[in-house]
Amino acid sequence: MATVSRALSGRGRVDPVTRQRILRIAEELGYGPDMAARSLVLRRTENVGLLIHALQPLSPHTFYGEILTAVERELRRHRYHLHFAAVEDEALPPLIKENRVDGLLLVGCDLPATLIRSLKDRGVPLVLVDNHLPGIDSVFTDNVGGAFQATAHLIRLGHRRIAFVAETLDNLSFRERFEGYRQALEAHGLPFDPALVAEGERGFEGGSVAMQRLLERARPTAVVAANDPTAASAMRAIRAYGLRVPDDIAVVGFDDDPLAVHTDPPLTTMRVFRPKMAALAVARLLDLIQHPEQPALHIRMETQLIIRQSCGSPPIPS
Amino acid sequence: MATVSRALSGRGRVDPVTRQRILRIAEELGYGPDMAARSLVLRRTENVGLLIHALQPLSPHTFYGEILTAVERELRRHRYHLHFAAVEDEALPPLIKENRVDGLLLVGCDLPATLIRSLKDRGVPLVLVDNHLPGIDSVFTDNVGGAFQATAHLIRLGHRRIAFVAETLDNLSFRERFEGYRQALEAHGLPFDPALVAEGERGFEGGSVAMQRLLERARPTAVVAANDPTAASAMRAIRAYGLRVPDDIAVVGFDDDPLAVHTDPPLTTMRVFRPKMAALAVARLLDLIQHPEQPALHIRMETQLIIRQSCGSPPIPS
DNA sequence: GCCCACATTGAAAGCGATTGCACAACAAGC
DNA sequence: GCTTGTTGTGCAATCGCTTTCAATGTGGGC
Repeated sequence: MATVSRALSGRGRVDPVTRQRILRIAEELGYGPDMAARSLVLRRTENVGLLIHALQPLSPHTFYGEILTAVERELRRHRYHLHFAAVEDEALPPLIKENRVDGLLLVGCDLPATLIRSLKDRGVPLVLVDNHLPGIDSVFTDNVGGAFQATAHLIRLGHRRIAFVAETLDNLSFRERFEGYRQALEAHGLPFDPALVAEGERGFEGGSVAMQRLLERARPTAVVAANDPTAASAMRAIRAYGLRVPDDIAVVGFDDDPLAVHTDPPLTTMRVFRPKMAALAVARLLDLIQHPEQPALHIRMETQLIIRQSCGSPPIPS
Repeated sequence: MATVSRALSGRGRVDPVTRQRILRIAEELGYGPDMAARSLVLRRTENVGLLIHALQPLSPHTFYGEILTAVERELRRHRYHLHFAAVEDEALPPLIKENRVDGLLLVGCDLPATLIRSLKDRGVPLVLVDNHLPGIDSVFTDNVGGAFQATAHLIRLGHRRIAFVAETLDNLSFRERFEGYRQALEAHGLPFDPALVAEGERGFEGGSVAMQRLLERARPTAVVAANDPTAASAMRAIRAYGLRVPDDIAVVGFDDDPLAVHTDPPLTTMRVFRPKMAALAVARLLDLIQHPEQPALHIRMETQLIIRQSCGSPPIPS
């Protein structure tokens, strides 16, 4: 028994012949050391939990879906396993109370801060993904910079009346994108007009609702949307209003969601490198699991402008 | 210690006063019985694994994403936990070798059959989702019936030259949908013309490629697409060819993917009830975990025609 | 006041792995 | 030939829980 353990784990001395025999038999039987017994004595599970908020509307599914698969792939490379769970409230997740995981990836900026704090206080290794908070490791998108770039792109194309549209501003990422939009206006000497900012509602029609309201009170020549579904939805509203994209109104999205290529016209948008973010977050978490006492790292990742057709021709570089 | 266990689990007799005190303290401490120790003695983990194929192209992300979140929600209701893993080959997943889960949900029709068989032979409780195989429990979409309905809808609208477009036919679901398309033609006395069937390639341009090929050799008045991303992509090709949807060519998709509302025009498609499928699969799996020796059940779920605008006006009921 | 029934709690075994330590077998050094 | 060192293997403790069984405490019936 002891020898089997040593043979399989590679620790301690075992006769090479015995070891080969053990390895072969284990292979035949499809045997692997029972994780319950193993983690009981080793005091680690080699599991990582990925938590998202339960009330995610459908739109970010693709966004978090890509994060999820990338996280799983990275964990698998390191022989770790993934627990996926949604949280509904601030209660300590069973995953933690029952020691089912060695650490957590907290994905999205809508998880309750009190929950995050109590996890931190408990000493659970944590990495925030697509979110950030002082004192806790994080990997997130440069929303301000990305929205700045997107807005600057429109300004470069000659637009002066540029609107900002979001399903809601009750969301850290969207607020940061709004901030980037404002900064870009300011940096280019354009006035900020609150009439050009519109919130809609959550859900796939959110962008439409916001865009309709906007069109009824002001007429922008371009729109920065808080994300791609909002942009797609806003484009429908624009068309329903009898205007054309990009001829009458240019639209730029954010995230480079898979749907961005399927809209008409295909969306110009800011690409977020989700698999890379996932890989960085996993690497950081595994490091924290091994060496818990470290100052927090905040990894901000820039985005990339992807020019498609919803803003008209790119400016001719001169 | 023994009393604490009894108090928390509710089995055995404990003085109500003592029990309340234990419950209160456990609550304060955020204590839960250590899962490793627990599953070591109980010989069950209260974990379920969800396996998908690692090489899923991006398009089905939203599809499986919705299944995933619904599965997690159902499991949580039953105090079970979800392991998510991708498989790359036929090797026995570590999840199983190391007894990390009590049962598996195998999602998608591209998991290797040899793997499925060896899991079954090992006695692992299994439920196939969106796939089916003799002898193994399954919950899946009525692809044949759905495609039949979709095609019949087009026929009812007066179409006679109806094409079938898929990224590939190297996929059980898509082949079944193709079969439904053929059956509908036959049932309505329309000839089957192989020139009206086009395969493209995997990936988001797959439908475009297929549609282009099709347009170069035949001119249908309607298209049944194997899924929504394919339909969206085909619509782009149609427009690029200088034709209009639905005026020149009607298009019907399959799955009612979230992107279906964002295309132009919004897609008429067959809705698949993913959360319900997930709930059924979970219920069945938990039942199998408790009572392993049961004859296999095959649950086929019908789809629903969702009429949007990619097929023109619905026929006026007379 | 004694005995029995019953309610409640504690002691201890065991789940399957890891790992420190002891031991056996054998080789080398003197 | 005996000590010492090296190598490979097994014994046994341990991880935190559940559960069986025994022990203790309590109250009622007679």
